[in-house]
Amino acid sequence: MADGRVVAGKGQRALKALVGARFTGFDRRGKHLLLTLQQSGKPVGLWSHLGMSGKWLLRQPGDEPPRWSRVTFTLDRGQQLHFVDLRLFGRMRVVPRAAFAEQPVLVALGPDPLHDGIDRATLSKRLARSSKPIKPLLLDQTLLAGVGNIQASEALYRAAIDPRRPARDLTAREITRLARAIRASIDFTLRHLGKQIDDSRGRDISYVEEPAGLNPFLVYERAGEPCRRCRRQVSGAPPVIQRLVQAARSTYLCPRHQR
DNA sequence: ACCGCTGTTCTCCG
DNA sequence: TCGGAGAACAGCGG
Repeated sequence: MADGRVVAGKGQRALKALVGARFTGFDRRGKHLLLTLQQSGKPVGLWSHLGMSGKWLLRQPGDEPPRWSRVTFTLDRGQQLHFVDLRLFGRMRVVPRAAFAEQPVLVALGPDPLHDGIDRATLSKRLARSSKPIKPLLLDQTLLAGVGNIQASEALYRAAIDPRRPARDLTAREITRLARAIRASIDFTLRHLGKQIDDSRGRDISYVEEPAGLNPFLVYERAGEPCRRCRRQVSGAPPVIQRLVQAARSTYLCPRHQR
């Protein structure tokens, strides 16, 4: 988290209330960021969601503001903390700190794979109750918090499960594989993007900016490329990654090894 | 220039 | 109830 006091907030009226506040806490549940500031000794909550195109960027004194900056916090050392969001699906709300626990959206979140781990027994019960295809179901934030369109495809690829399978048809063995694959995929993503962000920008990773033109994923946006796993394990021409649409979202899969 | 696509989520129908 | 479509928005690439 940026270490500094807010001396100005621009972009939203409620943020004026944060002038003089100091960032003191940072938490995450799924895709929700829960920031805490201290304002005259009282905690204030700042609830943020990145939507599709949102990101937080820290800029040094004198830097140009990034394109699509929607909210700017000026910190006491002249740094600018920007909430950047091209498509405006992101959200930022000032709420009483204690009210985080009462927000229906937050209360309804399923377990966060990183924060809470994945309870396979609970997951099995939920999956057994649904005839939905497993992939769109994984996007349901009340099932697991934080799994989005990329991780859903990646995890099913790793677990060798066809994204079109009805959730209730998954075996216990497959659910175990899936739970591990979700963790593995998230860990992989953090290692890769985190490392590249770190390497390309130095130590300070209190802002998140992905290097452009970089795709660390196994299947996401790789339609037409050979399946890397089958290429290693199967002789002959490897199958090609396919793209399909489920619930209006792209899914990527290997038609051979995902069953 | 048009069309389809994009890392999300909410609401409205049938 | 559930699932799918459409909406919110703005850009990019073929």
